[in-house]
Formats: sequence, structure tokens, C-alpha cells
Amino acid sequence: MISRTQLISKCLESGRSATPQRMSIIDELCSSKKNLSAYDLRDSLKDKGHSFNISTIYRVLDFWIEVGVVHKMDSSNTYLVCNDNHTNHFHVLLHCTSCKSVQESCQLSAQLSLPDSMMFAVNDSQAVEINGVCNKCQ
Amino acid sequence: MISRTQLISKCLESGRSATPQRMSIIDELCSSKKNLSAYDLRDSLKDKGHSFNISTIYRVLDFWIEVGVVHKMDSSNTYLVCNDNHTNHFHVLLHCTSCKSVQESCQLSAQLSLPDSMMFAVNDSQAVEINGVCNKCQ
DNA sequence: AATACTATTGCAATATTATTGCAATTACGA
DNA sequence: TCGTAATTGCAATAATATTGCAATAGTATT
Repeated sequence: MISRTQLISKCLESGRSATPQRMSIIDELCSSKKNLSAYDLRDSLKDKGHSFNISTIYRVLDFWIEVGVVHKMDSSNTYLVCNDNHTNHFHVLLHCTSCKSVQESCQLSAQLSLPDSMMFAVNDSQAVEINGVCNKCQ
Repeated sequence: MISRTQLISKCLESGRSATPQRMSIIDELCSSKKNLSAYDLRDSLKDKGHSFNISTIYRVLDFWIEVGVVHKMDSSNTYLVCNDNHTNHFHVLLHCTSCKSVQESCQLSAQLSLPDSMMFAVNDSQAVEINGVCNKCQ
């Protein structure tokens, strides 16, 4: 899991600041076992005495996505912390539809490169979700 | 593009009926150049004199997804008609972030198979979205 | 440290997307 | 044609996300 120091570096590298809101929100997401929705995140932070407006939650999540630390799972509108430092920026999330766990695959990344004949320039920093059943649940 | 006859067969095969609502809605989606949201679909059908409740639109779209004729693009909450009869049920949608077109790739499908060591059983009938820039827009 | 400038956040209204429960209607086999 | 199951309409509500603007906090310059 990414360290606090690394998180702060990511902010500085991008020329933006590591505000208390940004740190609280990413800490909460880091400490969660599962991916969370924006509202989940707001509620669990509220329980711990940090009340943030929902717009702040969304803006902070967008910030961490831009910085490359967070992924959004579009199929469930939830967010999770990227679990390693990718050199490329194409991430594959293996989402277990049974236990809801998300495993990030590096091995798979390479295989997703498109044939040249396709003429399709893949954007950076995106995550694709693949639904299935993980080894524990099989 | 899938024919009306094929659409009706799909319904019968699944033991469900080809109701007027189901046919109108799929016709509209078939004739659209771009993928549409549920509300887009409702509005354009309304313009043509077919008023359906939004819940009907969602239910009908879910029906066509189950039958394997429609894909949902989770990143934009839009729907599109699957453009060919896949033998496998793993679809790759190349979404151009410039012109918004969606190209469905068969070639890519094969490359998405996971290594055995991964122990992850990929579910059927899912579509993954890959964002990038298509050849026309490059 | 005071200032000025920019970035960030709070607020609350609103927009967008999706689901629900139940009644009414339709489809379809017996 | 009748009975049953499937489908649809309705309208309320839930869930997810964005907006504009004012207030505040962060940062660089002096």
C-alpha cells in the first residue's frame, strides 16, 4: 500500500497541495478493505468526526484520480486506491462478483496492447474492469 | 446491424416476448448513430410519438442486455447495440474520447484471456471499455 | 509579517441516473 | 375465453454527481 510520504510526493510532483481534506479522504480509502462510493466515504468520515460536503468528496476523488492514486470502478460507482506504482498507465481491475474484492493485475496490462492495424491510440491512466470469480471464491 | 427477425428470434430463444415497447426501444437504439442514455432514448422516442415511462426504458434495456443484444457503457451511462454475433461473450468496446464513436473489437477479445496462474474465472457477456482516439480523429 | 494572488472548500440547490411497489394491462397457453 | 404469468405505467423516491458562488486556506512576494 502507498505510504503517506509517497502520497504527499504525488501532490507536490503535480504542483498541488496536500490539504487536510485530501489527506483525510485518501487515508480513509486506503484503510478500507473494500472499494467505497463517494457517499460511503463521506459517511465513514463523518462517523470519525470529519464532515465534508459531498462536492468536496467528489472533487478530492477527482484530484487523486488525476494524480494517479485512485481508480474509479464505473460499474459500481466506487473508488479504490491503486495498489502499485505502474510504469505504464493502463490498469486492469479484476473484480470478483462474489466477494466484491478487486485485484489489480499487472501481468494483464501488457496483453491489452492493441494491434497496430487497429489504429486506436489508447489513453493513459485508465482502468478497465473485468468481472469474474476470484480463486478464493471458486 | 442486427435484423428485426434476429431480434425477435433472440426474444423467443430466451422464452420471452417481443413486445411493442421492446421493439420500439431497440429500433430506436439501432437507428441511432451514437450510444444513448436511458433518458436520451425516452426523449427521442417521445419526439416520435412513443411515450414510455423511464422505468420501462430501464427495464427494456436490461432485458436486451440479458438477451445479449445491448451493451452498457458504464463510464458514460449509455447504451449501444452489439454489432455482431459473438461466439464468445467477451466484448471490447473501443470508445473514442474525441468523436464519441464506439468500435467493437473482435480481434482484441482473444488477447484478453487471462493466464491460468491468475485463477480468475471471467464472467460471460461482459463488455470492457477502452478509451482512446480512433483512426479518423488522429 | 503583511499583502496579494491562487487554489481549495463549504454550501445548498439542482441535475442526472436508476429503482421501487403496486395497480393496470397485455400476452399466451390451457 | 379464461386464468395465470409477464410486462408496463405511474409517480414517488433513492442514488449519484455537478454547479456557481462565497468563504477560507495555502503560497509566494515583498
